[in-house]
Amino acid sequence: MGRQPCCDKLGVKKGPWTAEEDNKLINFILTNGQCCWRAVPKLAGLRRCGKSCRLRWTNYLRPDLKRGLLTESEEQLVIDLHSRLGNRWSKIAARLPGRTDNEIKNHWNTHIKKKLLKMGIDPITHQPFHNQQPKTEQTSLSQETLNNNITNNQENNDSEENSSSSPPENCSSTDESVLFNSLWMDEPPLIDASLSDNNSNSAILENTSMNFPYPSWEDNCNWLLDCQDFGIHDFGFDCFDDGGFELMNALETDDKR
DNA sequence: AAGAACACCAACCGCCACCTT
DNA sequence: GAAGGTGGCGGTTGGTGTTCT
Repeated sequence: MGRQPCCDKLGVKKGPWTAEEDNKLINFILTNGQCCWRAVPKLAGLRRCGKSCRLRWTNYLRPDLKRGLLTESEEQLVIDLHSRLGNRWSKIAARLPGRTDNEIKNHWNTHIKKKLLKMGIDPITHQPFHNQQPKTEQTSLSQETLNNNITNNQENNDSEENSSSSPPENCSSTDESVLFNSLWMDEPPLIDASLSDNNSNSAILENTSMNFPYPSWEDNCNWLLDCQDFGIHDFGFDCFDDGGFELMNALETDDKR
């Protein structure tokens, strides 16, 4: 016998989440951790599907999320990664701390795609339109080198990225080769494209006493402050490292001013 | 001022791989 | 081994706000 269905289709609410629902979900997860999404709606007193709860948490409520538009450098990183990984947004998001696959996917579809088209670059192949030919016998040296490097690095670093799901093979510059060498070599999250952007992210840089850049939390800092009432570390919240608590303390201090 | 068109993004849907019974 | 549930992923949709005519 299988299991019970993940959610009772009847009586399950859809559509935008209310602040009250958000609070219930946050409180539940902070109290119990991310355990079994199927059970979350019932235990948290939500008339939502577990899947919906998971999505809401991962895409919007997670405290380690950055908010706001992607920076120039993040955008460039997304383009570079997309040229290698294709539409594997979760893989791309894994290399941009604080960003979700949904967010990157949206940004790609609404901003980057148009930008590339405007520049005369095919957002699927990452090739200039005028360079695209049906199938050329010529493969540039740099292309071969790049592919070899990536293959090697994938073997070393990312065994799940197998060839069957390989992305568009259209990187054509040695610059990209260098970039991707570093990407594949540095498997842990790239901390962080935005930090290397000297111009556009001073707000984040202001927080660099922490280990990684936190989002601007103005929108939800109130409940984050409440987090201190729970034993968060006990629930396995990696995002709440010392830096996180530093930030919360800072926020609290600011709040009292 | 009003309606149309466009832009943005949160949320849903359907599929798949893996796991449990 | 089969059946069915779970979690995760990518594609798509629909609501809302903004800009254009």
